[in-house]
Amino acid sequence: MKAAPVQHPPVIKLHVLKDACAQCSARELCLPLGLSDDELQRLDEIVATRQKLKRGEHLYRYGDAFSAIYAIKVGFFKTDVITEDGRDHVTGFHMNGEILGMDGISGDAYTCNAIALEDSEVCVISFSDLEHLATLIPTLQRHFHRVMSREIVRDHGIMMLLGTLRAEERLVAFLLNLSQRYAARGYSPTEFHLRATRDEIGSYLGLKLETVSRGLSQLQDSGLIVVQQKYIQITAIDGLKKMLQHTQTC
Amino acid sequence: MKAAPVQHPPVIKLHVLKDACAQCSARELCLPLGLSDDELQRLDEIVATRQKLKRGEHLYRYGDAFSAIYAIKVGFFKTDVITEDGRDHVTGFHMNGEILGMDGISGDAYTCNAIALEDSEVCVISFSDLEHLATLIPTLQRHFHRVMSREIVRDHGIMMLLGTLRAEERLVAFLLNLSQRYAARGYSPTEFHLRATRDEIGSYLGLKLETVSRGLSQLQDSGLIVVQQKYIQITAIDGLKKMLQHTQTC
DNA sequence: CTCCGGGATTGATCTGAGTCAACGCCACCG
DNA sequence: CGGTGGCGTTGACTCAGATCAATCCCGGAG
Repeated sequence: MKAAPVQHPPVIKLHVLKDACAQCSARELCLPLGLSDDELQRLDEIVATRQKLKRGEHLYRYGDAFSAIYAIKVGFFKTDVITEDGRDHVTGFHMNGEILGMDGISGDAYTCNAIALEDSEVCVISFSDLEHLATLIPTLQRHFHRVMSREIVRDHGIMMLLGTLRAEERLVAFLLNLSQRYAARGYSPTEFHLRATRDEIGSYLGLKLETVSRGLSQLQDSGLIVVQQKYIQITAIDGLKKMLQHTQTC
Repeated sequence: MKAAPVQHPPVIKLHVLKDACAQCSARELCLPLGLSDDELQRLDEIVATRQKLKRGEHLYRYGDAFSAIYAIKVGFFKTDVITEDGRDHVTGFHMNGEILGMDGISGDAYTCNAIALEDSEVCVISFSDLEHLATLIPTLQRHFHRVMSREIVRDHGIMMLLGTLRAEERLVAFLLNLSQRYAARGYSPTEFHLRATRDEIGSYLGLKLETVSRGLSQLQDSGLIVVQQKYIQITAIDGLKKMLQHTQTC
């Protein structure tokens, strides 16, 4: 046999195999949760492709035809909605193991934009395939419903935050939420980099960027956190939690 | 044959039969949407019971074990969440044809309270039965997913409202939303009774009750609506819509 | 290395909505 | 029929957060 010139060595193929759900670090947070090895493999088969995005790129846009949901493998995303009169509002920040795109199911088109805030990679899950597989694997069906329900509960929490908390409390709730999600992923709950700008955080929390900046500075002055631009260190997590509990004995 | 004394004439039984989904006025807005007659009947079978609630009664409470979702047959509900420190926040108002309780799926317990704001009746749908039936009727599965997704989209809309609109704009958005939902049910889109108090509306919109009251008065002074306590008449629906569009040419 | 630009911080001032308070309306009950 | 209590309206005042503006910081390009 003549040695045929091969430009892309099999290393790449190996890499593709490693992408499988079974090897994914986000497995325990993502759709595969609770599936048997066998079921896991069947789920893996419908994950048509994995997609890499550079920081700043759109995963999908408002109005795009809906056909898939996305599981974040690595990276960090924001979702936002834009009103007719141009104002936009960040509806969420999303990290690995979380599912994006469920807003598109109801109207066969996405209703918000999903934008990578750092270089990211997602698993593209054909929604009709997923629905079909869900009829065959009750565990998967159940878990998918839980994931959607969790999104509803999350949104209620944000509505509560936007409707009843004051500026600094919103910031505290935001930081604690990030902290907890980082912890669930095995990262430090007390030390992390914000991927979002002050403006994006403000939009998410219903505040102006200056208010976000001031709030962080105040928390720092109170000795609860250390802020250096996007770097955050929580030095008194209990202090933060207290701020959300008896926010005024009355 | 002797005439046996019958205390409850068959009229009552007939009434029970009339409760079936096929006869329900909310059919086109509710879970049955898109089902064939045959499928509809199978759905009907899993609707274990229908439940009547007096004004003010809880359909479920935060923390109650989750086992069913509820379709509103007639009536009007609010859902609210309560924080550890006692503050509560109304997360939604719900009318016939809408589904309550999906927040309970993720953690096997409801995460909010659902309270009837007028005498109401709901269909109790066992969730495990529904999931089972959904594996057999793809149309039903699909539709249920749409319903959950719609809830997510709705919540995003409220987050946008709470995060970016000013007080009067929030009120306008609220009124237009009600108007549209009444229209979809064949009621007048321009004339209706608010079932909620100013306080409940305020909680929903992230405003104080005084601000709600003032806002409604102002809209009345501008000639856009007529307010008499809970009675609302929209006299210039286009005017209201304009207020949400170019909210300031800048 | 310096320059450049986007983001972040901080200060001064303004304002929309919250707070406090008085009063009105209406339904329900004795 | 009048009292009572819950809900709604309206006014006066306050304040949290928005707005406007100056400056700073840092990373990337040349």
